[in-house]
Amino acid sequence: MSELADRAEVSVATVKYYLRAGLLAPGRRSGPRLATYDDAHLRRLRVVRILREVGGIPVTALQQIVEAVDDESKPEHEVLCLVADALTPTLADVPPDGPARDLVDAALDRVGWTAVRPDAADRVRLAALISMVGGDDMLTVDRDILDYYVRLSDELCRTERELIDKTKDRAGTLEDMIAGEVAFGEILTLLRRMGHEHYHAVARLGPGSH
Amino acid sequence: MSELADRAEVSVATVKYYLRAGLLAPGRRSGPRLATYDDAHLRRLRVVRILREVGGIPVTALQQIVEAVDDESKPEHEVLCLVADALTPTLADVPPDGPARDLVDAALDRVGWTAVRPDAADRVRLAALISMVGGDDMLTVDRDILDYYVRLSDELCRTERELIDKTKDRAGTLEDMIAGEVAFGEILTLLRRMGHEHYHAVARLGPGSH
DNA sequence: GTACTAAGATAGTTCCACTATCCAGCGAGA
DNA sequence: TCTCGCTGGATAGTGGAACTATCTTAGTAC
Repeated sequence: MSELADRAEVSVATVKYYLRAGLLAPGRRSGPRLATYDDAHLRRLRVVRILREVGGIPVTALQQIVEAVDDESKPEHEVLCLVADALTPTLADVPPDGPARDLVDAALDRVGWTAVRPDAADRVRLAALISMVGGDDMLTVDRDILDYYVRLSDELCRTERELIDKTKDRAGTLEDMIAGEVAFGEILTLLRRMGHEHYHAVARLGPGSH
Repeated sequence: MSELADRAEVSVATVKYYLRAGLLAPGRRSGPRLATYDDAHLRRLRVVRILREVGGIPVTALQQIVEAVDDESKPEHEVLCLVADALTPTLADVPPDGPARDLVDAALDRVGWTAVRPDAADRVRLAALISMVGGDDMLTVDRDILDYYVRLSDELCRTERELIDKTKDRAGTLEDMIAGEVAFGEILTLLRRMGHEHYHAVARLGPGSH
């Protein structure tokens, strides 16, 4: 176990905690007081670490996720829907409809994302978020702006689908997709922020010095 | 104060807590036991709420942010750099160099983002993140993939710069930019996740039914 | 045979973001 | 005038989350 912890760069106590929480399957017993852990355990532990430390996903959400991934009887797509919902924190006081919700639904219609569940946590949260920021003289999220982000996301998702390594087993592929969802999402966030830093700097210094 | 709390949809106790934490300036005294709050207070409170509930930004980071925003002597760009660093959580055990860091630096060079500070928290975190996910048979983040995300971010940032409402005062503009950083970042995350849900669904059902 | 370590169980710790209680005082309605 | 409720301010308490420390028992390696 200490070797597993070392290789994933987490403490042994944390591994024990994850075992207890069901995030990690128990090791194969190689004696009454000894267990061995294989590559699948290590990979799982690394994925859990990425989701926790990079994505800040709470342990309770990870429990839902591993439960779905480890349930071999669940179709892959159903697992991914459960995962998407678990990754999305719910925003307090969610009105199920309203103008923001209509705005979201219409935008998804226009881009042709017909397969997104009406009750997907992402969809609900997006509507709640838009109605939250849209007050009075705050930020505006109108049809055109939303369309721009939707189109950009569409292009991004089409490209990302090509990057999935399909040579692995079910759990491996699912874990890659989940870790990729979180990790590449964070990469995009960081790059976007750096882009803002850059363009604000060159605007201040004057376009001439660019 | 209760009117302020109602209009921003937070509890009076929370407003008191934010006042104590320095996230909100005290109201103008209209009597020995009475204070009034204006639109700037309301706007600030709404921004704080968005950063907390949507962005999950910790209160300590918000303290750094409002301190910078309220310091009129600080140049706008310096404020935004401080904000960017405050928005970015530090990843434990950060090696200042290594192959991942070189990968990041080279990618930013290629896109021409020369004005991003070498010690920007985003830059450091991105390198740490890449070295974290890149282990063994995990996700690969190579030059080409990174370039793709950088180019997409570049396009996104160029567009987003057009959307800023410059008719407000300093604090208003800064707050818009900060709230926008967080809110539109989250919008992008949600849309991307929905895009994945959609494309995975149509791939399973077969392209014929699309 | 002795020192070290493993696995497991249980309880404790730390941090965070609020939240509840208390206090003293003013202002408005009966 | 007299309460009643509400104000702002201070202080202490709460609940949840994610570990972390301790203890126990028992193999294992030299």
